[in-house]
Amino acid sequence: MLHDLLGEFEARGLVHQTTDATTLRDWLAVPGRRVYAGFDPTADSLHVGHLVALVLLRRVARVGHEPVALVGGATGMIGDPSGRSAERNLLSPAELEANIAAVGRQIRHVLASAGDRVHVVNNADWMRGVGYVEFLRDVGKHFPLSQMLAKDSVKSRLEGDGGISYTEFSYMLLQAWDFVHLSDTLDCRVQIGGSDQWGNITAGIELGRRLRSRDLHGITCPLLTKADGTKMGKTASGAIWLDPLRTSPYRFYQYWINLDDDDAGRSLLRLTEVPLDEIAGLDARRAANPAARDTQKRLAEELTRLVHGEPGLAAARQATEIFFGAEITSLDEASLGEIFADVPSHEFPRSRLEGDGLPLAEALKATGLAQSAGAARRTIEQGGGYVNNRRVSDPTYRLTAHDLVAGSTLVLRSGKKSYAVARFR
RNA sequence: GGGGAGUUUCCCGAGCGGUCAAAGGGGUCAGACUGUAAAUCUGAUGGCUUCUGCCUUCGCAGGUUCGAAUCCUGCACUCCCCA
Repeated sequence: MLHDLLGEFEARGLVHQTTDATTLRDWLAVPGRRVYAGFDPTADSLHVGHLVALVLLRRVARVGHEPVALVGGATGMIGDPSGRSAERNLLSPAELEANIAAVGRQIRHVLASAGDRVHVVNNADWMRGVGYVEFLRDVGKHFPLSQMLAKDSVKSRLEGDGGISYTEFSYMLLQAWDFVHLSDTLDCRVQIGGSDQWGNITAGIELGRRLRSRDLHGITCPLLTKADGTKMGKTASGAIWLDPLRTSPYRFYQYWINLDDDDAGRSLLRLTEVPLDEIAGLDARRAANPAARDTQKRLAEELTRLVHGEPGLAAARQATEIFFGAEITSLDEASLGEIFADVPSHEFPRSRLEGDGLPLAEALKATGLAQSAGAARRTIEQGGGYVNNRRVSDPTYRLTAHDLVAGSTLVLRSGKKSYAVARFR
């Protein structure tokens, strides 16, 4: 007997809406079924917001099915109006091409450890040859305008100020055709996506019925939001990306460590493959001893390992130890560079350390840790100035060669967690 | 077209001739507390500085005065009322 995929989704709070649950369950009861989710290549990296869908596909693979990840090379040319209040900017074909390659790599990477039979497809491959007139005849004919206008994604845009272009209005036809095409070629009959995808998914189901008299199914999962109502994976300084060049493993790790208890609990349930009984144990531990933050640690560990691998997790942990640990006394240049990779750095001429040395306040200003020399002085006076994690409370302190930790580098810090690296060459 | 109110430091908002870099609140930054959380409390919050002062700021441009964010004139913009 195959593991009950839908049941698992439900247990983990991943189901928002589904088509008829009984037939859906029956279809999923046979191993080797193909289930798809789409990803728009709007950037050259996925972000935390895409994790739900990625992990859903992993779960699909884990129970013996085959996940199909669709990277929307064609749909990306158009722009999905779902969940958008205004028209998207179109990407150039070259940008799109690069994004598709990068996103495809990420998807394969994340799904790799869940199963061997992973399909990554690009709808540009089957849309390229399709002519406009042909498409209107074969696909467009089956879309009643009344139904198209009734979709939330369209309705909200017509009612709002953003308006909607014919191009974006047509988006659902493409996604609907994708679904039918994947059912033709891969016998893929289930599409999963975020709750904002329901309209697009049902458009595909409808088209499958009209065109092929075929039963297609859909599952949507609730949008993952935080307790304060903001989107998961969004910070004041921007999105948390899966690409280590955009968001370092350390910052990725820290994002999860810093989540509120409730958000962490929910994320553990929805975004990881930690068994349910273990999650129950963590929930109990969290209630009893929230300060230990076992949930956050486990969550950060699981997801950092998933996205950045074992080395990424190790680096994140090492950086965490340094950032929140004791004084830095000696560290080789290489690991220092790695740990502080995403920290701003500034280069000074080596000669600044000679003689009286470089005023700490000036260094704080130069590295961007303080807005002005006056502000830097204030910070130091109030106990927020650190050199190599050692507090310096003398506002006239001057840096000299004695302060270097790794040959030509020293680490500056303002407050609890703002760091900068100063190099002297 | 007529009458009135306003434009202040990141934001809101006091100030109505000197003691004003300008009350108070918000935000931000730092500290304490704590769980790298929330709440709370404390301090700081134009720039430079030889730490003593210097420079710039109160819509814009002029003027009165020993001295103006504060008074006068003109200009720009915003809002309200009447037509």
